[in-house]
Amino acid sequence: MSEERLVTQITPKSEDFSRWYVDLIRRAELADYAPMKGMMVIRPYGYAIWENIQRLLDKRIKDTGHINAYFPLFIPESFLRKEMEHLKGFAPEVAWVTHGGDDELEERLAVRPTSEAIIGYMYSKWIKSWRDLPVLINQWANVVRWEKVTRPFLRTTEFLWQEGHTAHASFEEAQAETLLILEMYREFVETELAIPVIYGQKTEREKFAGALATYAIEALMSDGKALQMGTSHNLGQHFARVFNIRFEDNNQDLQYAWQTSWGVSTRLIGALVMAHGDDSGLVFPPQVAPIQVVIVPISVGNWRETVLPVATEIKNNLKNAGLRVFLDDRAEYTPGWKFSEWEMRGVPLRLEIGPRDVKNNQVVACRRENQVKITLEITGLETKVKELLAEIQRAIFDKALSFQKENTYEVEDYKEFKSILEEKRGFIKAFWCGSEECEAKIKEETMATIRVIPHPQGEQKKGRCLYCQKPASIAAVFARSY
RNA sequence: CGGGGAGUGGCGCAGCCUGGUUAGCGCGCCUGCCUUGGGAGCAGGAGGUCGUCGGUUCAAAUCCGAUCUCCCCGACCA
Repeated sequence: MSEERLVTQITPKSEDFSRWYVDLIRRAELADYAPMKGMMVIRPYGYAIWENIQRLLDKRIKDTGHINAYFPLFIPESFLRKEMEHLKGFAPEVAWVTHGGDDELEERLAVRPTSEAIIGYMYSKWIKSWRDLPVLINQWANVVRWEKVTRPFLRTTEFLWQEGHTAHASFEEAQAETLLILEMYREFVETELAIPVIYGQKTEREKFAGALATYAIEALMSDGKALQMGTSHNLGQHFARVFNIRFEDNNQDLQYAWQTSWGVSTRLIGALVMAHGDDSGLVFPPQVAPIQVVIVPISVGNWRETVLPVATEIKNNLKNAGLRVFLDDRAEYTPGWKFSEWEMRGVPLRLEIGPRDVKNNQVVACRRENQVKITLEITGLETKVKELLAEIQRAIFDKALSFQKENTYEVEDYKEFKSILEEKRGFIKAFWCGSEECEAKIKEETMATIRVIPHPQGEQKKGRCLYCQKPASIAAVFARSY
């Protein structure tokens, strides 16, 4: 097997990570640039991943008692203005609708950057009694944020996401919901996307505008930078006061509702690319791969008569077994070309079948994540393939987990902290005194931010603040991030 | 939003500095032959208002201005 790179249109990952990322997304046809700044088209191969993410996450959302609904794309300006902290957080990146046809609107409409305001308004109409609680609604939607710096999937002007919005009768319930979702995200991302995450609370500085507390899952990309992959906010009674969401409790006291909101977005697709991809291209975990198994018939001699019927039968059997399978029977490409192409596109398992294999009642299986080839009996192939896919899913996760472990450091010394950031990046655990000033200084001097304060904190060790060296009890995880 | 780089057939680029016939090259695409166990070979062919708008000039891909988009590096964010 040759080690040389076959898909040469893609910049090697080691040479220029950013360029590798963009090249790969375009070559693999996950997405393409639209002619408007910061906007992209999610192409069918990329959208198929989103559909898999939606399917797998939607099940978890519903299994935890939530239900889907859809709220309007436009939000009146006055609604956003009701919550100044929230507005300030989003103001620079709100897109405004000022005209309907040729007529200027009486009141500008915001294209939703997130839906707390409009949902808060609706909840105030729906919630009157403790019997109406909890309200557990999710929506799958697009949102718009006029970002200055954009990158496909990671930060685009418009993106797709799900946003959950719940209302509860007590702080404790809202807090439990916030953490339930955090755990749901963790389990989802690790199980289905095969990306190990760290999780915990965001600092005041990094939290969602208008929230009491923000929790997040964060993952390490293979260039050593961190990516926020999902957030879960305890909104307290903040929005309830602003939008007058009140209920009468069973003591006949009027109370403001306690709310949460939480979301993950199409950014997860970018995370898949950056967490697992290599110089040969994408590596998709079987659980979300658009195509789980590609069958490449070896086109020699009268292969249409000898090989193709067997390949077709295998395809049908795998399909009937519930797998996403594609038979690449195109005559105009050579087998070798197809091998490289499907590797580049991240298909977890390739089955090669030629005349020799047909004769021996076997296929050659090649795993994408480690390029190892093995021979499999055609008899009982469905079971074996399913086992292999499960193994591949595990192997991809394990590889990412070892990478994360190898690139997670614990430091006490600021100099060491800086040199790690310069040389290797990664997650760096260190104590922090809790002052915003130290946090800001560290960011200013090293570009690293506190990604999360792990939650729970584990055994209450104490140390000294990374920056000011005063006694500190908060163990934080720092990283440079996207 | 600052600093830097780029936009030329589908993709990657050359040409621009020093304006002047028909704008080249590689890959891809089309037709045919021959091939096919890791991106095959030969022959023929199609495809371009040089990002857009304006200016200078007898003449603009080339010079000047504006504008749009992308990439990289910094300040703000799923």
